[in-house]
Amino acid sequence: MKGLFAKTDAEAVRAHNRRVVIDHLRRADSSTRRATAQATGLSVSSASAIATDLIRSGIFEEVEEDGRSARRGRPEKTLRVAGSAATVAAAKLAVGGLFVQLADYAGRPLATAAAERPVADLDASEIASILASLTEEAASGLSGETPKPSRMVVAVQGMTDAGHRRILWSPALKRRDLDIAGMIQALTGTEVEICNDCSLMPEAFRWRPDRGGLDLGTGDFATLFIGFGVGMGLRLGGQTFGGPLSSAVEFGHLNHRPDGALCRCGNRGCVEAYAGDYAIQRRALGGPVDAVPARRVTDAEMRVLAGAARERDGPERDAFAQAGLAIGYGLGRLFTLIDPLPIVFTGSGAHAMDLLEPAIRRGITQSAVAGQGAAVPFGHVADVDALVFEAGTAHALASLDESFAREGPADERQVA
Amino acid sequence: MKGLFAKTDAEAVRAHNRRVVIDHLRRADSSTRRATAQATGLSVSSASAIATDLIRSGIFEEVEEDGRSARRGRPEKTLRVAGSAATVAAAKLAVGGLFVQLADYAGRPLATAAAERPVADLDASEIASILASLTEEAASGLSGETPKPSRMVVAVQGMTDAGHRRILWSPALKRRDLDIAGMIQALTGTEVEICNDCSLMPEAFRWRPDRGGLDLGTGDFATLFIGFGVGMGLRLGGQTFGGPLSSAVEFGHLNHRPDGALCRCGNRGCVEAYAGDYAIQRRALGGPVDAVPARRVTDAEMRVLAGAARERDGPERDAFAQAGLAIGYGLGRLFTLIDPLPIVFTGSGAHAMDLLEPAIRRGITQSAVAGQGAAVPFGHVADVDALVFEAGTAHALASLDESFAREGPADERQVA
DNA sequence: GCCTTTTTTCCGAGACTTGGAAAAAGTCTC
DNA sequence: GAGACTTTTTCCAAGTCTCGGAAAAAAGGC
Repeated sequence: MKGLFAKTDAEAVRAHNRRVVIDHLRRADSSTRRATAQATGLSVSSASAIATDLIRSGIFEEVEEDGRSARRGRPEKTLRVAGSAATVAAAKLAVGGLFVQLADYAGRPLATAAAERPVADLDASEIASILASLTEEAASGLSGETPKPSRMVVAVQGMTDAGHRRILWSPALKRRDLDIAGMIQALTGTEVEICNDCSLMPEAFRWRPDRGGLDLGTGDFATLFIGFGVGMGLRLGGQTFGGPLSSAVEFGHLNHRPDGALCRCGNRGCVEAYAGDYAIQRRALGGPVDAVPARRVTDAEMRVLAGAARERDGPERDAFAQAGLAIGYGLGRLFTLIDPLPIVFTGSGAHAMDLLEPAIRRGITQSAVAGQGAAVPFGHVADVDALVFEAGTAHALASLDESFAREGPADERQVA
Repeated sequence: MKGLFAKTDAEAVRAHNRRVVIDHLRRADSSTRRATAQATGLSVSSASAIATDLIRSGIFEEVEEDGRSARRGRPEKTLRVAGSAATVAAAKLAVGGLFVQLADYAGRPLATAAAERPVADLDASEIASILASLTEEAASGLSGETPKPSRMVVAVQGMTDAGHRRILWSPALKRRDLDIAGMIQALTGTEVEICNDCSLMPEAFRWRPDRGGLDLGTGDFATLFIGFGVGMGLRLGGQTFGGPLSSAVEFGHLNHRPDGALCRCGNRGCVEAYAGDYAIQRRALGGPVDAVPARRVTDAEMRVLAGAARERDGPERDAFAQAGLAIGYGLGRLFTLIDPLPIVFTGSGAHAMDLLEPAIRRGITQSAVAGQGAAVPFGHVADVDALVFEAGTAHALASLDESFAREGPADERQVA
């Protein structure tokens, strides 16, 4: 993987240093040639040469600063990532429909389009054509100079293949093993990647680690979605973790209690069977732990349950406490295998953190070695949908950055 | 971490390509300039230049092949890693004593020394001086041309700090937070690294992935030690996984059953509290699950229990089945978070795989998503001690390789 | 209007890799 | 046994990076 087995030559050096420069500008938002040199460790000459070349390629742009610095010396030229360099699409396939959001190369949202409709019966080609036409619909309102999207990232619930091209299985769909990426690529020519929505979420923090009430820096952390299901995204060693097979940290189906409550997945005792919306409702209403409701619990219903739990000590409060404990044990187990990490919560569960947090921390204490990680920082992002689109956009942009980094010098490339 | 934030220059290119060449020779055992070029992707010129330079530095050597190839053309010169380039020490601190094994730069064992004695009351300086004198003792029998050990890796049970310099806590010692590495370094000048023994084990497969009845290739895998405790080593993405804090995958203390059997660590329900030697004995003898024996269970006692379990259906067989189930659930949980991996078993438990394996696979089936990983390949290494020394040696050699890779050209370096 | 300051550009030097030519060191054939 | 043939290794000129320092550029300060 890394490159211990691949040689390095001038081309690799070039690509790497371009990558470093692009990455710096993504983080810094705006910079100058000199500041780039300082931040990357490159000499001023090299940083300047790379920046100038990226400008010639249209990847960076020099912008006029309004508030002129009244400082002495030759005024610096402000560099920015050029929004016009490309367009990317972040798509989402969920139970409620299909959604597309376009963004420019600087990451600014450009347009959205939605098809709110049942999706369970769709096949691969139908999904592909809906996503393709949503993309076209969103693009139709844009200025003629906006390029066509050159990358698309589709966030889905469920499992994808190692190559991020197929949906192996999704709770939103009846069919299995759908080659969505291939279909969309054939229709639009865009490069497409299919990702698990929860695994994707850490990408939203790639260049903006100071969110959700935490500054994650460049360190490891996890995102934890709590809602109809429970899903985790993991960032380890600067990389978003993706197992070769499932490409998902299936935290929701991490076993909590052997022979425990029945989960949607068919197994017994999963975290989700205690902490998913349906599990909380099931317990609050005193239903049997063997019943998995077909119907989806609405956010409104969950708000009612949370309200009741906040008001009085009763089955609702107990249900949230059990949910928190299951999550806490799950985190404790994760911390035992990996190491304690900051956690960013999102999803409907993130709106009930006041009910969940004490039980979560208690669960960690009881399950982690020496209770390590019980005091780990918790962050919180309210709007899951926005987070997923941001994550998809960031992921698509990173993929573009990589291909731009590998490009040859600007004067060698022919204009289209 | 990776190096996305570090620039690349000629020096980095040089170091990287030297690294790649050295790594190739470690894996291939013997090679030629041409074969090196082919294996690494470097041009013949570069591979040859690097190899020649490494020979001049004494890191590689050209050896006379006995069985001359009766092939046409200029005969190839066989390259080998030069054993004489350096000496490394692999040490072990265990309940029963302190042990040191020296090996040459080619990884061939040279000598050993042992101090079988109680260690519980030792402090950092005592441990350091014993290890230093054991090293000297082992080295004393060697030819005068053998260099002094330039790297030492100490494998210990328990937790080490992130910098691999201190023992934060070990079941073998009463004292805590001991700066062993610093002490030894002060005494001998050798660079020292302190590692958790279980975390270290995957290193033994670094250049020899075809062991324990499996060919692990360059893929991910885990080693699982089952004995007085239960410990895991994880190789992910070509790197031995080490959490920044504990530097150990604390598989033995992964919670199996909330409020379950009492573990040595004080928590309830750890895998070890079902699968450790003492837990198996406890259950086989019908003892209470709240009793943690102070005395260590001997291998002979375990063999008796295993014999009884093989002979008849009774509490012994049940104890092994429960142990297997706990391990299986643990693996299922690991596979849910990460992905299914091949497992190499070692330790006394590895001698009872016939008793454990069915329950382990059952546990995986019941706890992993869709039972994924229940058919994962199991390997098996009988001699744990040898494995740990090999792992320590490999780790020390890898560290030397890295520093050799970073060295300048041979003609620039002065001779000592 | 000239000096100072700071950023950017320019240029020669240095360190790699590379491809191809030349050399080396054998076997094979007649 | 000499020359042809093969294959590996070495040598060399060219190419492409980065780097450091000098020069240029573009302001403010006095």
